[in-house]
Amino acid sequence: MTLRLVKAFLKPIQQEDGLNISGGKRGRITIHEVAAAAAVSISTASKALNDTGRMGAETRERVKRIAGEIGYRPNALARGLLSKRSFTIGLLTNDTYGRFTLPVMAGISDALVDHGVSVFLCAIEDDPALAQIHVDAMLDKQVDGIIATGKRLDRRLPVDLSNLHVPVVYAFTEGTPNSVTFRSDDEQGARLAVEWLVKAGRRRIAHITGPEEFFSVRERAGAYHEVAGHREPVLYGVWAESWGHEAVEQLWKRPGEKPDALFCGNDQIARGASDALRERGVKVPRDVSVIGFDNWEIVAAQTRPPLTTVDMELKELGRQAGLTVLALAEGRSVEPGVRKLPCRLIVRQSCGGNAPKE
Amino acid sequence: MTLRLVKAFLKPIQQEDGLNISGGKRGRITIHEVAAAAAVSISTASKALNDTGRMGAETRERVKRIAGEIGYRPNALARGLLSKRSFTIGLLTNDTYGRFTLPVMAGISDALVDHGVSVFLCAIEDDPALAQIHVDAMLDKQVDGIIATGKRLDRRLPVDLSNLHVPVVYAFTEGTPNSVTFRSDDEQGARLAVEWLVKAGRRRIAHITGPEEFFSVRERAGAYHEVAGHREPVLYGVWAESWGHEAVEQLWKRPGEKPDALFCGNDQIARGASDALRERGVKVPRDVSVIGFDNWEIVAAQTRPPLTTVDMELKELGRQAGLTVLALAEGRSVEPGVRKLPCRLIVRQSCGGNAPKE
DNA sequence: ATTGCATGAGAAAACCTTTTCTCACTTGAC
DNA sequence: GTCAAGTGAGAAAAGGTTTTCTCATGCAAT
Repeated sequence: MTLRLVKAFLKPIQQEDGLNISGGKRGRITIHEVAAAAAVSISTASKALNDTGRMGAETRERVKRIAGEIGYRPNALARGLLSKRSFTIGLLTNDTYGRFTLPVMAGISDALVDHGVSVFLCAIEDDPALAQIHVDAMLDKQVDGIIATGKRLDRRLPVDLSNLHVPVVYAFTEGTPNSVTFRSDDEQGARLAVEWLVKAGRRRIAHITGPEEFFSVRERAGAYHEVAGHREPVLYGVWAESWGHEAVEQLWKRPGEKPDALFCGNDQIARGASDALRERGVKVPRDVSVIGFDNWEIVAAQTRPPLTTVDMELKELGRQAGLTVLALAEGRSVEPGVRKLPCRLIVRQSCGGNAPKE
Repeated sequence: MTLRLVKAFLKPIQQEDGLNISGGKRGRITIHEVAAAAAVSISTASKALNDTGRMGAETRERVKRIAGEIGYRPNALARGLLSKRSFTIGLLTNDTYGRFTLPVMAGISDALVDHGVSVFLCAIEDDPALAQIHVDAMLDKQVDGIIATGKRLDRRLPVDLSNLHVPVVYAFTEGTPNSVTFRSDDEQGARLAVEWLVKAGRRRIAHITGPEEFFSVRERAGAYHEVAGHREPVLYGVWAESWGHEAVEQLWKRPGEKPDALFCGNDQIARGASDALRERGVKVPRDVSVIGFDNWEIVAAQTRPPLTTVDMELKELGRQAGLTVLALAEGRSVEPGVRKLPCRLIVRQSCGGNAPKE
């Protein structure tokens, strides 16, 4: 009794006590206001606005006009409650830097904004508990679907998404057996790079790359071997500039002929390698061509000379993942399986002349 | 008539025609199921789960236990419809790279996940129409508030957020007159850097920075002058490595004594400068100390030697922005105005000995 | 004049929760 | 034995929308 009084007493105080600049939600216009203003029932108003039901053309137009005039916008919560579609999806990622996530996110958003879909971004940093909290929060909010993305093709997110009652699509991360997964075609990308070097007349192409336990490293190395043969060993290391630097030292300290091209596992390695070559007085691209992987602008474009590199088209990947999860949410069926998206070669100056695009 | 028939006929077909792997939403457990399973009314079930109302302790426990067992999770849409709180906020940004947005986002998410709040991320690339679409979509979804963030303190987002009926907080972008804005204290950050150099015994400190029309550039330059005096001119340029490189050329080509320290406007410039120094045979930090700004790991940590730099604590900034928008959404009042958050100096190896933290 | 049937529009249910109100029952005090 | 107060629990309304069902009207055909 006393408690209730206090509570009731407190509320107006709270709202009074400061210049509340929130604006509050009072006065949001509902379909009731539209109906009243147009002198029709809410059913008629709803039908008019949604172009459903039967009614005179004049009535429909009038309702629409009035709704526009008073600035009516339907409440998506109420709508979603009924339709069981929230026009909301969740993007789950463990890529803290955003190196991979941001382009994917941009693609998803780009593809779905026209459909009125908004995206929850949840960054979980390999923390299973945090991931579960985010997933639960998204499910509570009735997301229409979830896209899981990561920074590595051969790793799972630290949370099980396999038995959710909403569709899940995987992008640039390993999915569960019967899921839809989008990934870049690293083999094709590597082939693109090495063939480019071969076509430019390079014969002693070395491959400096990341840790061998990465699936994409092995895939790229495989394609490299197929195209370039086995004349040069693959140098496995870490994903850092310093490794690119060091690898060049190793290669140039070896007796015998030096490589005339370097295909690097990512742009950072390529940048380190380019720096090392410059310090040795080896000219890029005159003496040695360099190709990177990732097209990470901030690295690739700032390298001297700017780096020719393989772009994984992550934005397109995001776009397709977005459309797919939407299709599933709408009940359309989608063939499960892994979809490889082609990479594209971005030609800058580290390989010499802008050789003709075939 | 025919139309309706076709429609009704089509639906089952669509659901049939492929292995629908979406899982669908059928069978989502509601409070009705809980009430039925516990043999109580839904009112009692609701009160039991929310620890409100009056009932026997045994009943309350039983309902809770059963709810847990059958995996009940309340529908946030229904809840939000009633409470007028969606536990959702929107983050609007025009920072495509994510250089600034991602840390801010991480901070927001970090601060709000405990409160059950999820975040819509909307990347608008200085496109007013796109921005409006995203804002409308968020408002339709009844976000509890919006945080606007950008890549520059003295620029507005290309959309007017001043008369929304939800609270708006600005972070790292210019806000409207009576709003709450969070920004880094660039003056203090610059002071931190220059004082550090002075304390290390440097006397000829040059400042290589970005375009003078940036507010933060002027602010940092002001602090630089206050601490270092006017012995050296400020070199304004662009935010690129190449400019750092070129600026060093300019400085070292000048007759007379060379600087013994460089305070750079961002890490990219600092990196370019460091490279130029190394190429000239000038040793960092022995001959010249270098300090950057931003603490962009990918740049700062990969510079040789790793860069001492000023961190704007964007994650903390995001955290505070998140808590603030939440407070406003809850009707608590917040003093409008600009809040400057202190920067922090990240000491790496480009300034010599890890001088004692005072 | 009655039937049949379009037509236009409203009433009501449904979606899932929360909250307020009401009711039946028990208990203790007079 | 009556009354007041307290206790446990359910009924119902509310939130904003969509959809189905129903109803009244008018008109043409019988």
